[in-house]
Amino acid sequence: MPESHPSTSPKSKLRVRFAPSPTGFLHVGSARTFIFNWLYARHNGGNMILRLDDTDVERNTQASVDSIFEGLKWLSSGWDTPGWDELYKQSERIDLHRRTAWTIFEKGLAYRDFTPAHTGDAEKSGSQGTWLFNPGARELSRAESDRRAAAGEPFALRFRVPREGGQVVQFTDAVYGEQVKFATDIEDFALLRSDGMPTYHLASCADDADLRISHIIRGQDHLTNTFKHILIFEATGVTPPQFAHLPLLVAPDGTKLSKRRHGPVVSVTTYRDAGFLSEAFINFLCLLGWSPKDNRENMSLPELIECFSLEGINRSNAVVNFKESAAPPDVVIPTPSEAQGRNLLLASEETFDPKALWLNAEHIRGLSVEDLSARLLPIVRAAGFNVTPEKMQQVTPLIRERIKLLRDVLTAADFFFVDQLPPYDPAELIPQKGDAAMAMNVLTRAREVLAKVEFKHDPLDQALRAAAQELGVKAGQMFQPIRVAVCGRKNAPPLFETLEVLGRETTLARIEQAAEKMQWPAPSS
RNA sequence: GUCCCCGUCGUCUAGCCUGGCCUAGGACAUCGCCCUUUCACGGCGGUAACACGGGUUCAAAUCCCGUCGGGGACGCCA
Repeated sequence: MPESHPSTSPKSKLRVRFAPSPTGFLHVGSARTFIFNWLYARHNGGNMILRLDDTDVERNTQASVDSIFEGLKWLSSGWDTPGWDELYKQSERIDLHRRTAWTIFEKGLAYRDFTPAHTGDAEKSGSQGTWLFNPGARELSRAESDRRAAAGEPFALRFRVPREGGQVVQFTDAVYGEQVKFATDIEDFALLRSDGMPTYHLASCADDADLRISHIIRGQDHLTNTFKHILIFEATGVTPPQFAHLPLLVAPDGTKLSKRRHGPVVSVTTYRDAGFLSEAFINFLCLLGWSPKDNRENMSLPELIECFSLEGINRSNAVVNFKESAAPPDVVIPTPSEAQGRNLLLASEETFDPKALWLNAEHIRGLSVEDLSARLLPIVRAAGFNVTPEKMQQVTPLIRERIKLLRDVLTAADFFFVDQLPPYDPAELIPQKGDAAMAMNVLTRAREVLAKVEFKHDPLDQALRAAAQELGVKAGQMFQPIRVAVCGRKNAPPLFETLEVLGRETTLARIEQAAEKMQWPAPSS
């Protein structure tokens, strides 16, 4: 553990923060950052601060704020401690940011730049060149600067990055180690925009200092920004916090996950709606870029809190192995609410990282029947089935080993819930190495047997096996026609348990229908 | 373009700091076999990786240099 930092002394509690900007839905990369921060705080008995970095009025939306809270709420739904201990909005702290900026200015470490802002954002891509500062603005005398400001000329406030003497900016990252950069490679970044609003760098550092954040755990895309942040902290006389940068989560194409390019698969709510258990999703995310180093993979939240440490974090980017084809590449998902409607359509099992699916299935199998049943019930009901909790509890053990996503209950157990089986091909009723006559015999005999036998696993087992013997067919040949008759398909849970749950009445009715189907096959087929 | 970061099976990773125990371990996926009334679960086994090239060393996945490849940051966005 990297220690000896002032803010980690026993006196002051460890404080971390998660600071999303509400410009879109909560995506999986942000979710992982949130989880790592939370885990680190809980592991060390520290506090977690949630701060909405909403200084970009142009791009912030309430829908986005709602979506982020929705995602965080789901992630933390099973936790016995809150997802955060304190909550702030940057937009309410702008006075502090401005004061900080002017303090830096008064020290001569920032200057006014009256150069008009670049119009349009066309030049943001690639062809940037190496702009470092506008000499005329940087060298403007204080008197001249004051005069023009007093005259009402708009300006941005820029940090005066030291440009002489081969000065170096450095810090130690808990993940990436010693980081050093020549100040001459850092541009004179803006602190205040010409409308007086703070920039991200300024607001973030001013708040981190004010909120006494001890550790900043965030994505590696901020690694090079950190040099600027060190400069700000030093200019305001604050000891910088400890930094830990996380390797990026990338798409199978190797690029940074993006809402716009990769669509709903990167949205947290897509996983929720598809039937992921939040604890399984968290488990999956933790394994991306972090390892307990003891080959454990299926881990509960308490276990994760127990062994989480910054030392276990990797330095190389991790691929979230979802299927690229999920969304047409040129389709833009404009708003969270609009994306919402498409999630269910786009998110099939094929969409997700197979390991996430496996972990989810593992966690599902680890749930008690009561717990799993309670989670399944609302899904089944939302799909329009009128099912009692008692019935759900009976069905749950039969499908627990057979579903990977909670929503799979709808396809795995549908025949327990419907009154009328959907149409199926009567040919399915014919057993392996058998013919229609055999199927007919089996169904006829089954009807007789099942009319009398007690509907419990063992009696059903004995009676049906005995019947198979009498008919001179194999057990499997006996069971398949019955299975298809009652389930409407070949792949289904074990037969005796299934019949027990279905009950005599439904079973006999469906066998009756199957027999009719065999006699008068549907005209269309 | 400039600066920064990264590079172990298809994917997530262990091992790297403190060279030898590495004929490189685990997991997912995949293939095969077993269990079995179907499916699934479970069990067993197979295929599969140290980016490349130079050093240093008795010995290199591990240390050094270079090359190549990938990613990120460079905005009055965050």
